Amino acid sequence: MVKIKDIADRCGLSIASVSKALHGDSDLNEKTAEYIRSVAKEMGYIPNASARLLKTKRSYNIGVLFVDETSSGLEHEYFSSMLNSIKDESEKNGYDITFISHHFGENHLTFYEHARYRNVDGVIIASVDFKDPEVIQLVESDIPTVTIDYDFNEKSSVVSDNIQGEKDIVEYVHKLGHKKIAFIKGDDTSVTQKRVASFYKACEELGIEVPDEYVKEGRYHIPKVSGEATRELLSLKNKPTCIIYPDDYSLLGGVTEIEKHGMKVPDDISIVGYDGIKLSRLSRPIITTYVQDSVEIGKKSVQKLIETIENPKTTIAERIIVKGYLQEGQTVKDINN
Amino acid sequence: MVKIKDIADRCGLSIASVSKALHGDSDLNEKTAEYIRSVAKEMGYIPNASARLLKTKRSYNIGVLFVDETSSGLEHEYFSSMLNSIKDESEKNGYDITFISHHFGENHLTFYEHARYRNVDGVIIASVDFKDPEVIQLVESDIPTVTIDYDFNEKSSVVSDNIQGEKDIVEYVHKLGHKKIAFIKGDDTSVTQKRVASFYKACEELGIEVPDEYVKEGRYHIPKVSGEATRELLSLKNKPTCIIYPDDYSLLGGVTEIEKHGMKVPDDISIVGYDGIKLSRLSRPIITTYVQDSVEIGKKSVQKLIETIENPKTTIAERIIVKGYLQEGQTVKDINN
DNA sequence: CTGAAAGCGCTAACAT
DNA sequence: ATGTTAGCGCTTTCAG
Repeated sequence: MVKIKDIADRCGLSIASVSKALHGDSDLNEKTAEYIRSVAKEMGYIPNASARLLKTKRSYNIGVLFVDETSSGLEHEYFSSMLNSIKDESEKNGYDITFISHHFGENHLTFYEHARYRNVDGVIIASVDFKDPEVIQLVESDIPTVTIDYDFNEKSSVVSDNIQGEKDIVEYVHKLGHKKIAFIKGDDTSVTQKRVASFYKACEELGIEVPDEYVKEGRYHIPKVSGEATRELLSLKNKPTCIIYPDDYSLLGGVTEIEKHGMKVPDDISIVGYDGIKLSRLSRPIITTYVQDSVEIGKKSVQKLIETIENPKTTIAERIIVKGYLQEGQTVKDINN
Repeated sequence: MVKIKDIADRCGLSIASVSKALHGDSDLNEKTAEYIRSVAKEMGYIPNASARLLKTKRSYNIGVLFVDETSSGLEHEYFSSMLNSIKDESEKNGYDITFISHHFGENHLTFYEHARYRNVDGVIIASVDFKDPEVIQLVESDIPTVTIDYDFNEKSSVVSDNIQGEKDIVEYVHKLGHKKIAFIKGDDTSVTQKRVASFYKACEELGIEVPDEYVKEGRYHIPKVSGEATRELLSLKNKPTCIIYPDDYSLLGGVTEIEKHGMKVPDDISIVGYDGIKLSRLSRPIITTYVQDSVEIGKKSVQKLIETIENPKTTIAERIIVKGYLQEGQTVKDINN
């Protein structure tokens, strides 16, 4: 590998000058600098990020902490799309990304240790158990972090607007005449709590009563669980006319169950999803859902993180809310009069 | 950050001894080694991968080159699932992964340059344009590579069994009585070429004739394009009884079109997908498709790459074929009398 | 304007 | 069994 020394030798200059030329340092004769750069290019010089890091303490590497639990975090479109956006935005700014994990070879490393080991300049945290002591250790460390869909005190976060989202959904189905609205929750996270609270609040404001049996425990991204909850809802004497699912994917489990009962969507029952995965537009009927702007969320989180990394003193922690929008599909029937 | 020197000072020993203790070097008194390790632990020592790399030339970092073209490579389940598997298997072996790209900050880096810049020990290449000079430069460089679904001479590769897959599909639908089988191609890649060839061959062996108008140009993962091809096929005087799609996702575009024509799957027409995405099992009817074992493909590619990295002399390039299996869904009708 | 030199944290000969 | 030392490739102060 050609290194600075090689260029220096070839040019008959010192490595210091070469280094300066390569960085466009001004206190170097522009002619010489130009010459050095041309030689460097000709020799196929590629800087060594690790060597530079050792000196500068900057890796231009962003850690990404995604859930490992189901070991399939990347397969959820909300996250894979976000990850894609994080990757793009990072690269646009000259950063690479490194996944932070803990099952690292033989020795267990905590998330923080892994981040340190790889010298990441900062970490984006999404889709993890935010109560995990390891996550807390990382957030409270000296490494800049941005969390997604969760707030830590005095730390920046980017959150999808779950309050507004759930509210929009309730208002929409209410507008179409629904007053018996069931709600299937996702796993017990702060996102879910926000959605549940927003659901109740929106109903209350519209004068909709919500019997306890209309609100079911469920899981994100597990169609089977939503299917079971759906079955229970359909077996109620006082059936809901509309069911709100935790996400588009698990909504599909509901559909299967609904059809098993010989019912049709939306004629016999209306359903609403969440996320707005691509499939929601492809499936027949088109799924009515709240589209989360995962691309924007990813992008914003990178921008905020880099801002924090590059201006540690002047950047203030911030809570960035990213709006989504309601996608009016064909799974909610207008039952007015 | 606590470093080796700090531990050495605290123990009153030399940094060499500490380094040795940390690596379990045998020529150190087991007692002292033990002591050093306990102190290291107590002080919260975390090794610095970059410093080590500088000396050892090993980063324990694997580069992953995924397509950037549509900038959504990660959103295809076949790839996101593969990536997840690559990540898991890498971590299990003490490696991290780094995405290789070229739009890197201001200055354009070629894939090879990026790989060098980050000192990756090897690269897994998937879902790219394998004719791209930059990809070729990378493959032909001194950096170990493993390609997925494409073979380079004298380089290891892991390929999904497209020949067998397409053959299985044809034989299956033939068994159910189909003799008028249409085929929508994906983008013109070597994978597609294999599938097309296998399709023709299987048909020939079964005595099935394939009119030219039954074979359509298409694209992977673009439902709309498959929809158009479907429309053309449905407008033929001599309609096919079965259509084979390039993938499950684009098959959905076909379904939309079929329904527009007032036809039903599988009663009026049979369809088959490819990939076996999770949704294929959730959608109604369940999609008949060939399931590619993306998890195994990812895993094998990492294993082969690491083997190549760690035993450069003794590892021989190899072409690993990963089998899939036919998922008998409900989208192909038995039309035997 | 250019160069010498120190040192980032670590490893690995080579001494002792 | 333990320590000394020379770098890995790069940046950066400080001299010249």
